[in-house]
Amino acid sequence: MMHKLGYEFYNRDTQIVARELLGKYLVHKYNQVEMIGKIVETEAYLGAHDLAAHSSKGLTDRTKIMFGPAGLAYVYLIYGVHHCMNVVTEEEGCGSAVLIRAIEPIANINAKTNGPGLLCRAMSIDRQLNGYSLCSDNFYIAAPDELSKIKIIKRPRIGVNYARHWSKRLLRFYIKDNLFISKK
DNA sequence: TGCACGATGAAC
DNA sequence: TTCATCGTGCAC
Repeated sequence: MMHKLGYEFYNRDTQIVARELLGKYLVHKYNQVEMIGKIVETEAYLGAHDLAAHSSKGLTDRTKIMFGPAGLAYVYLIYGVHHCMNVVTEEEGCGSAVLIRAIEPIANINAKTNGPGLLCRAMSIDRQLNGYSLCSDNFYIAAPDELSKIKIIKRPRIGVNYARHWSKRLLRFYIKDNLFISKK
């Protein structure tokens, strides 16, 4: 058993959401299959002032979901090849979100999940889910009833070297010693 | 309308 | 280290 996270979970400080998402279960029911993965690695994107965030470009067709209300999924195609999934956080208009970077397979997942593109492929997450509510019946994040105590490691975000000093901020979080993280 | 460039992953 | 591959944002 577990309980679904509501709007109020996401409508909080982005770094807190990024840390508290660790250990939570991402659920996607698709073609009668319920896929479940435990979130083990995240990155915080703080808003329009964060040069590493897509929202730093301002409000555009692509970023409008990021500027939307907390609890929406922001899913985009990267390098023309892979999808990345984010959770929109904080008040509407902030442009802040948390990137899900790795999950640990819990149910009905039979592919690699140690990276943002890999976990989207393994859980059948693509741009069709962009702007979709994470308070939906078939797509949501839930807290397991038994939460294990974890130690959280902080590291710089991956692949954002273009963002100057923002690339040095410790905004990547992962569960210490977990076998499914994308990178130490 | 054209073009440079990714919040990646896999192969070489 | 290179490359696949395409949507986005911005220059022209």
